[in-house]
Amino acid sequence: MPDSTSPNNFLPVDEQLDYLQKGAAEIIRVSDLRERLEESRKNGRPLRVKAGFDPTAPDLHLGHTVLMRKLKHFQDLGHQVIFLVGDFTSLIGDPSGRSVTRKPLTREQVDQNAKTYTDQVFRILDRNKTEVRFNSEWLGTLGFEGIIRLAAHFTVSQMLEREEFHKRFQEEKPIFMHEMLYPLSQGYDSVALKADVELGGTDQKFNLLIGRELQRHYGQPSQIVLMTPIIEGIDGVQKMSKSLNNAIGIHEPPGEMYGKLMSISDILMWSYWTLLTDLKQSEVDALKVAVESGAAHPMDVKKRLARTIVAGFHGEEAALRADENWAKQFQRDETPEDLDEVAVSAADAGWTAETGALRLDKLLVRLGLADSAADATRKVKQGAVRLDGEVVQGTHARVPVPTRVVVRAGKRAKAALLS
RNA sequence: GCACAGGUGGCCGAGCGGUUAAUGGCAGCAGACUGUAAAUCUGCCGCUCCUUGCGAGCUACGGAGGUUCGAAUCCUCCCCUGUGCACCA
Repeated sequence: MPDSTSPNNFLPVDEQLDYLQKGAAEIIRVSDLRERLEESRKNGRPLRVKAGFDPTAPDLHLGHTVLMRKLKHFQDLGHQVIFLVGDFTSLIGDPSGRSVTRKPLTREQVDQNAKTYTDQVFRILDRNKTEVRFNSEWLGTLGFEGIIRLAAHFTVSQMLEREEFHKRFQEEKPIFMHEMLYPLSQGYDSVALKADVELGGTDQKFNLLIGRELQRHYGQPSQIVLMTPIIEGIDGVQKMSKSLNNAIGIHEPPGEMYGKLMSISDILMWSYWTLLTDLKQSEVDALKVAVESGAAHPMDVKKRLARTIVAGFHGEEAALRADENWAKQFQRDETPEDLDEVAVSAADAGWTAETGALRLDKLLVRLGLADSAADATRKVKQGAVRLDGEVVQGTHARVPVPTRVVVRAGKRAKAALLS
C-alpha cells in the first residue's frame, strides 16, 4: 500500500495511476485523470473523490465494498474522499439494473439504513479522513423551481438513451417521471460537491456521465468517472444483492462469512480475489495459473481467499477459527464448537413434561433454520435434520430439559439452549 | 375522456366454468455424488394444526360485489399499466 498522505507529497502520477487502475472496469478518461492528478500534485491540492451509496437496504455487503475499497485507494494516496449517503435519492430508487420500478422507502427506513451504513463503512475507510455527506443537504432545499431548472438541462430523448429506459420503452413497460429525476439528482450531487472524480459501478455509467454534463452546464470541469465491475453474488450468476439472497453482509459473523465464501464456484473465486483483496493482480494471475496447471488445489486457494476476506473484517484469529470450524463441520462432518447458541424456551418448542418430547418443526423455526413450520416439517421428512449428529425421523423428539442440543438442518447448524 | 390490449404464486408464463394450491420454466430448499464448489441425478417447493395422513382447516389468480351446486375462468363497478385517438369536425 502506497504511503503518502502529506498533501504536498503526492506519489508520482504514474504510480498513483497504476494503483487506481487495479480492478477498475472503465475510466472516463484515463488521460483526464492523469492530467487532474498532475495538477493536484503540482498544487498540493487533493482531488475530491465522491461515491454515493443509497441506503436502500439496512446492511452493506461485499458488493458495496468493491467501491469502498476503490475509495480507500484514493484515500491512501492522500486524496479527499467523500462518502455520500443518498438519503434523498433513495426516496426515488435508482432504476439501474432493474426493469421494475422500486418502491420508494419511507423517511424512517432511510434514516435507519443511513445510520447502519455510516457505522459499517469505517471498517474500510479511515474515519478521520473521510467526509460524510447526505444529499438531502442540497436536494432537500432545491424546491420545485430548482427541479424545473435542473430538468431543463436535458431532453427526453437524452433520457431515453439510457438502456434501462430505452428497453422499457420498447417493451411498453412503465417508466415513471420521477425515475428520470434520479440521474439528475445524482449529477447534481457532483455539482454540489464540486467532485473531481466520481466512482460507481458500471451499471451507473449513465448517471455518472450525466454528472459530467451537468457540471459543464454549471461551469465546472467535468468529473472523471471511474467504474468498478459489478461483483456477482455467491450464486455466481446475478449481481450481489441482498434482495436476491446471494449477498455476503459485512456484518456477518466470521463462520457465516467463511462458509458462504467457500460455497462460491471455483470460477467466481478469481473476481473475488481481484475485487475484494489487496493482492496484486499479478499475484492473482499467478494463483490462477497454479490452479489451472494442477500445482495448487482450488479448494486450498479458496480457503485462503475466505481466510483473507474474513480476516479483513474480523481479524486473523477469527479467520483461523472460522477456517478450523469449517473444516471440522463440512470436511470431517463433525460437530463444530463455534456454533451460534440460541436460548429457546422448551414450551415454545412444543415440549411438555408429560410426553418429554418436543416438536422439531417449531424448534427449527425458532432457531431460524426453517422459514415456516411447513418448511421445517419438509426438511425433517427429507432427512435433513440432525439432533446432536443423529438424523431424526419424525417431528417429535424426546429430549431432556434443560439441555443443549446441536440442531442441524442441511448445511446449517445451531446450538439450542433449551430451558 | 373514448377505444383496444393487459394485471395469475419470489420472477417469467400457461390455464379461460368443475380431480385446481392452480401446467411449464427460472430461482430456492433437501438428498445422492463431491472439494459444503460447479455439473449431473432425485425429491420438495402457500400457511397453520395435529393423531405426520396420498389427514384437517385456512388463504391465494389487481380490488369490491354478483351469477352459479361450483369461478382464476362469466357479469357489473372500481383501481393500475401500455398503446392509439384527441387539431382540421
